[in-house]
Amino acid sequence: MPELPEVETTRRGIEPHLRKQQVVRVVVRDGRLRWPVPEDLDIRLSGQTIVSVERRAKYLLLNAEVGTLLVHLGMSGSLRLVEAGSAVGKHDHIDIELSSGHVLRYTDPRRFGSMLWSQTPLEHTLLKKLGPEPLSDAFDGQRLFDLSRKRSIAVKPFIMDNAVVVGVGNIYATEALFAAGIDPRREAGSISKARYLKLADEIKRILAKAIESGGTTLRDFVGGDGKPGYFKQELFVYGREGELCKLCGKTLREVKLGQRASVFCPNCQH
DNA sequence: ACTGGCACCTGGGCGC
DNA sequence: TGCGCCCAGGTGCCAG
Repeated sequence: MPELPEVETTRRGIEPHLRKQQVVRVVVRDGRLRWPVPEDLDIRLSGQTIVSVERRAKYLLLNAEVGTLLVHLGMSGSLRLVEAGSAVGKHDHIDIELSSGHVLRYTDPRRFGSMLWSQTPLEHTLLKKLGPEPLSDAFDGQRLFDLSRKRSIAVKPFIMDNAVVVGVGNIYATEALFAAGIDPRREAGSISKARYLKLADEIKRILAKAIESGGTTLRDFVGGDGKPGYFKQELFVYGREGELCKLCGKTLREVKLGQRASVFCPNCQH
């Protein structure tokens, strides 16, 4: 589920419910995530007040008074607030019980996500080498151009590389390349600066729009008010292999790049 | 230093 | 209905 817009939507949804709340208890029903959930998580976090909830790339940072809970949702994870005593589902692995009586519940069928504890989260091995945030000024077409010189990798996996820019997952990489008119198979090093300027603008525009719309697929992460999300109808190419291009009417094609499905229009993208 | 490939894990959808 | 196969929004790690 989660690409950057979904993670940011989650952050915005849970933050008001967590800020200034004290953690009463942490219940780990299944700690077998990508990395084992720390055994002492309950001891570390209980009694502490959550100061803020930030995001770095696709990590959520739940900042407590002393230390930070790092949460990654992987491919299938979600965080939502439920009432204390809510029925526990098969994949509801972790509960963070709050003084408000609400529970922040972590659900993750595939268990590709992670939950880690750090005193210095931005220095953590997993976060330290990350590239700039896509919506910040530190990311632009000049950076894409500079980093891509002499690179033979296809442009699509290049822009999905977290060292280049974070938060560009398969859906938005696919859509941004379509919007910029660039064939995803092109060698990163063979693309002009002008086209990278356009591509960076499209990445920013599409991510911002998706965040504005509440992500592509997330719904009712807080309470029961189902959010429509970034409607599937807004997608031009992702998931539309064999269908017709919305711009030119030609049939969309799919190739594998970096083991990921990559749909593109052979007529609009070069 | 790069690149491509594999791995982690469960569930849903498809064809037979 | 059931079974086997393929696919899935992420990303760290490995060998070449």
